[in-house]
Order: sequence, then C-alpha cells, then structure tokens
Amino acid sequence: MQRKYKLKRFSEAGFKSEVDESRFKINYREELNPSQFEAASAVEGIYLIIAGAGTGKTRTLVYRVARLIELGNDPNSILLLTFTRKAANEMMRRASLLLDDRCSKIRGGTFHSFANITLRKYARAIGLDSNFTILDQGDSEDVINLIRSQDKFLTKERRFPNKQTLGKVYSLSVNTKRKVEEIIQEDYPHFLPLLDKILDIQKIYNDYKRKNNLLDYDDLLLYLKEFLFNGGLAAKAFTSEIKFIMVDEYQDTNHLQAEIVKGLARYNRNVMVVGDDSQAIYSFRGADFKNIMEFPKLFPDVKIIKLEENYRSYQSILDFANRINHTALEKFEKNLYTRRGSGPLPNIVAATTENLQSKFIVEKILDLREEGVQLRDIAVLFRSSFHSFDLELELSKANIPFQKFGGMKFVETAHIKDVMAFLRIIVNPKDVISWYRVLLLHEGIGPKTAQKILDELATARITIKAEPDQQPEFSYYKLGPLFYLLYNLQKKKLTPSEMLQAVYEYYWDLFKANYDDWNKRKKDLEIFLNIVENYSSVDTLLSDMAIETIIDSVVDIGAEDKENEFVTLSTIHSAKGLEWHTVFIIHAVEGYFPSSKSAENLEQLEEERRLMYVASTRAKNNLFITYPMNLYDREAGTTLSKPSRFISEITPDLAEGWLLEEEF
DNA sequence: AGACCCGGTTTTTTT
DNA sequence: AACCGGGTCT
Repeated sequence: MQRKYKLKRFSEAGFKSEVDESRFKINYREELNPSQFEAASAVEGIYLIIAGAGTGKTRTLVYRVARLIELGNDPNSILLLTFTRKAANEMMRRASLLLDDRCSKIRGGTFHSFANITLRKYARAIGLDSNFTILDQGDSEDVINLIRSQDKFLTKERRFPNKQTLGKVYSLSVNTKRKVEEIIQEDYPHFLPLLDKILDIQKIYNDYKRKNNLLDYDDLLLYLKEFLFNGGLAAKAFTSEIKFIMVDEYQDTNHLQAEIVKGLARYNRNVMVVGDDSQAIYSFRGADFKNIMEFPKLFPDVKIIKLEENYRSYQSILDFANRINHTALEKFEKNLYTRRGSGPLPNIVAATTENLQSKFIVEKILDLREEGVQLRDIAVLFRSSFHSFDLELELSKANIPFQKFGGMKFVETAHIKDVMAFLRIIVNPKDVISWYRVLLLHEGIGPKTAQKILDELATARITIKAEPDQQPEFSYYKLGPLFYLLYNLQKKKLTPSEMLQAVYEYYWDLFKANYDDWNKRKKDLEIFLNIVENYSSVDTLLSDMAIETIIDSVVDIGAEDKENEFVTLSTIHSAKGLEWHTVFIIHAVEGYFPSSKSAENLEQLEEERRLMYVASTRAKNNLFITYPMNLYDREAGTTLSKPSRFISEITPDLAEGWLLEEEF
C-alpha cells in the first residue's frame, strides 16, 4: 500500500504555529496581546495594521524587528520607514533596549533620508550626479524667488503669488500628481490669470535644479521612485537586499511615497504598513489617507490586523477622544477601550484672557510637580507654533524649564543659514543662492550689485580660485576680505570646524550689524560649532542639515536647563506618536483651533478634528483643554471669543467645565 | 541707479 | 517676525 504524505497547512498569519517560542530570548506571546503578537510574529507577506492611538503600535513594530533578527535575518535586510526623524530614533532606541545592538543596525529613517542615502549610492543608475546638493524648503523658495523677481515676471496691476505660495503649489503638484493648473483653480482661483507665468517659473526652476545638480525635498522622492522602477540591474540588486519593509504612520504618506513602497516591494513582497486613518494630519503636504484605505487594492493578498486595546489612557480620556472622532465623516469604525479604569474626567477650562490661560498652566504645572509628577511627563500642545508665545514668557518668569518642538528650526534661522552659505560656496562655487545671501549681508550691496558680481563670477572674471590681489576687477566692490576668506577656505585643507571658525571671525561684524537681537542669536552659533565638530566632511554636514536635523533653535528655548527635566511645548503635529502623564491643549478657540484658514473647507475642517483627536489621545492620566474668552486676532482684526466647535460638542458627562477668575 | 527705510500685510502644520 | 512694495536718500 502506498504511503501517504500530508502537507502541513500553514496558518494564515504565516508560520507562527510552526515556531518553537522557547528558542527566543524574548517571550513574545506573553509580552504582547494576541493581535500584537500576530503582527509581530508575521514573517513573510503583506500586512496592513490598523492601530488606534495608544494601542502599542510602536511596541508591536519594535517586537517584530527583534523577532526577525532573532530568527536569523540580517539587520541590513530590514527597512523601517517612519515619518519623522524623532519617531525613527525612538523606535531604534526601544528596539535596542529590547534585544541588543543588532537592532540599531537595521536600515531606518524618514522617506527623505532613505532617499538621500540610496541616491548617493545609486544616482548614476538614473543618470544623476551623486554629488547633488539638497535644497531645504527655504533654499528652494530662495531659488524660486530669484526667478520670480526677474523683470518679466513682475506685474504692476496684479499681486503676484509670493515665493511660499509658488513653492507650495509646485510641491503639492509633485506629491499629489495633480496638475499645477488644477491646484491654482481649486486653492488660488484669483491667480488663474497668471497661470502661464506660474508655469514658466516652474519650468525655469526645474531646469535650474537640473543644471546645478540640486535636489529639493520632492526631487529626493521623485528620483528614488525613478531609480526603483527604472534603475535596471542596480535597482534589482538593491531591492533584493531589502527583505522586509515596514512603514509607520502610513496614513500620512502621499501618492509618491505609496509608489516608492510598491517599488521597494517589487522583488521581495514582504511589506507591513501601520497606521490609523483617524490620525491623518498631513494632507497639507500632499498626504492622502486614502492611501491606507486603498492599500488592499495595491496588494490584494494583504492581511489586515486591527489593534484596538489602548494601553495609554484612562477610559475617561478615551471617551472624550471617541466623542471627538465620533462625528468624523469618513473613517474606519473603531472605538478605543482600555482596562486601565475610568480615571478623572478631562477638564475644559475657560479663561478670561490669554494671559490668564498661561498663568493657569504655570500654576497647574507647579501643583503637579508638588504631587510628584515630573516635568518631562507634562506637555502643552497647540495648533500653531506662535500660540505658545505668551505661555513661554510666563514659564520663564516662573523659572520652569521647557523645550519647544515644532516651529522655527535651528537650520532655518537666518544666522545659521548665513554661515552655512559660506560653507556651501566652498563646496560648490556655482551655488548662486548662497553667493547672493552672503553678498547681501554686506553694507552697500543690494540685489543689483549682487547680480553684477554674480555675472562676473559666472564669466569667471572673478574667482575664488586665484589670489584676490591678482584680480583687478573686484577691488571696485571693496570685497577683498571676503574673497581672501573664501580663497583661503578652498585652498587650505581644513576640517569643517576649522572652516567654520574662520567664517565666524569674518562674519562677526556682519552678524552684529544685520541683527538687532544678535545677542539672543549668538548662542545658536556656538551650538552649531559644537555640532560641526562631529563632522569630518562638509558634504555630509550639509546634507544632514537639510534632512536629518532635529535640533531646535535656542532662541526659542526658555530656561538654560538642557537636562531631561523640562516641560514639553509642542505643535500637535510634532507631538504625534508621543505620550505624557498630563497634557494641556491650549487656545481651543474658533479661529485658532480650528484655524480660520480651514473654516470654509470641509475636508480641512475634518483634518482639524483629527488634530484634536491626536492631541487628546496623547494624555495618559490628565487632560486639560483651555481657551481664552477674549483673544484679539490681528489677522482678522476682531476679537475671538467662541470656544472651539470641537469643545462645544462635548456633553457635560464627558468633561468637567471650569471658569477661571483672577484672585484679587 | 540702487541701497535702505518704513509701513502695511500676512502668518498653520513638516520633510 | 518676515515679506513685500513704495518712497526717500546717497
């Protein structure tokens, strides 16, 4: 009789039933709940994890990384794409804590930093020079502005869109695949008569970047996609190296990023994306949460896992958040629940003025500290960066150390851009934008003279390659010292920090002359020097500054305490994925939150609602939502006095209402 | 002609 | 606070 051999049936979730759990250092089954375990133990295949706020999304990803490594996979074969640098670092740190150092060897980072690293290596496969310079948003706006201010684009009768608007339109067009014409029509109909000129500028901008080997943020993604799909054998070899692809915050990816994920998965079809449609807050940047809805269409063999148990907040806070999300028009139905118990009700606090709101928060923070809550467990969140200005003053007065996230970044401050411009000229003497910036710092040199000098540089009548004394032309501009500096910088072999010190020496007088508040800005220059000391190449320094940096400007930091003990002040966008014992959401006023900019657009209003949802789900134990009843809004020229619609919807059983009065 | 000063306008959120 | 446009001063 014939013997029978029966094939074992694999369970849908992969090989989990075949794996002997005792071989692992970590007890995955014990430390994770069943859904988390299912996700973390998945090996091959396509997975979509729908994870509500606080449901252990990061935890699950971290455990999966550890497990893949314990299974013997090379860390280098694992790619983890996250949305912000902060999230990426946090994830690596936690993974290393969990298992060992191998976890920090996985490939990880933001889409943009991953694109940068990849293109530096493989640019040639798509006919690109790997020595490209990255333009950050400010840089690309500067280029656009230079083009924009050419005579033929200036119109007397009509207001021409400014550089930010132009940059935004072009970028949106790249990230959403919508035509510039469409975007103008929908968002800026009043500029429609200028459409031809707007398109002209875009073309000149793109040619300029091509010619000068410059890539803006969008180009990084664009060329990465180009490489993945048209990079031939190099692309095939590269994508074969990456066996496992994970994407965090998938709801905030845009069309282009979805394509990149698809391209990465062309050969090894192992993709796990994690996200929460209710936390989609980046549509202004072209993100489309329909990506997450349509992921199953992109990969029909996807397995969907839902994480719904919240481990972060008390039920009272979840009820509040659920209520805010309840009226959302489009969402995956979900209701967060917890076993942590009910907890105190969230507080809605009305203050007569903005300053009273700030004083309340200061007092409450001091109370909490008395009760033993550490400052690092407290956060104040707001819709826009400038909403915290008054509070920052009050915190400083009360000597409470704080650190602000979001808003003006270190590298975006004018003085840091100034000194970087010197370095950029050395790296690339054809960098017109940096030349322009440096020249304009000098007294007596305006746009016209600068342009004249640029022309002479372009025709090589002046150069930094020869000793200034040998060049008769430029004594006329009184720029001898500048050219001596640049001549020496490019000639001598200096380390980046030596170069920077030489720049500072020259820059110092210009610095003091150009900025009334140079005393406050001075500290940033010192910090920058410290950062630069860690670099051995100016090239790496410059690209890191464009995409990796998460350092904040000290101009915005109140107390000197740079220890761990500080209150966090943050925009809601920058607070994503984080959590605190106590969270204050300030300025919950119609016009501020939701922002008056979103008032007329239903989709934008929905996004504001999700922002409130994100903000309130950051709280573990206490949630305070405050608003001033009288707030003068310069922009509208009126006084804002209506509490945010998201607050007025809340019924009294879900929150406790307070009215603040000053004690006389 | 071009630099500079002043006053009105505009400001979300991030890589 | 930064930007734009227009007017004034060198």
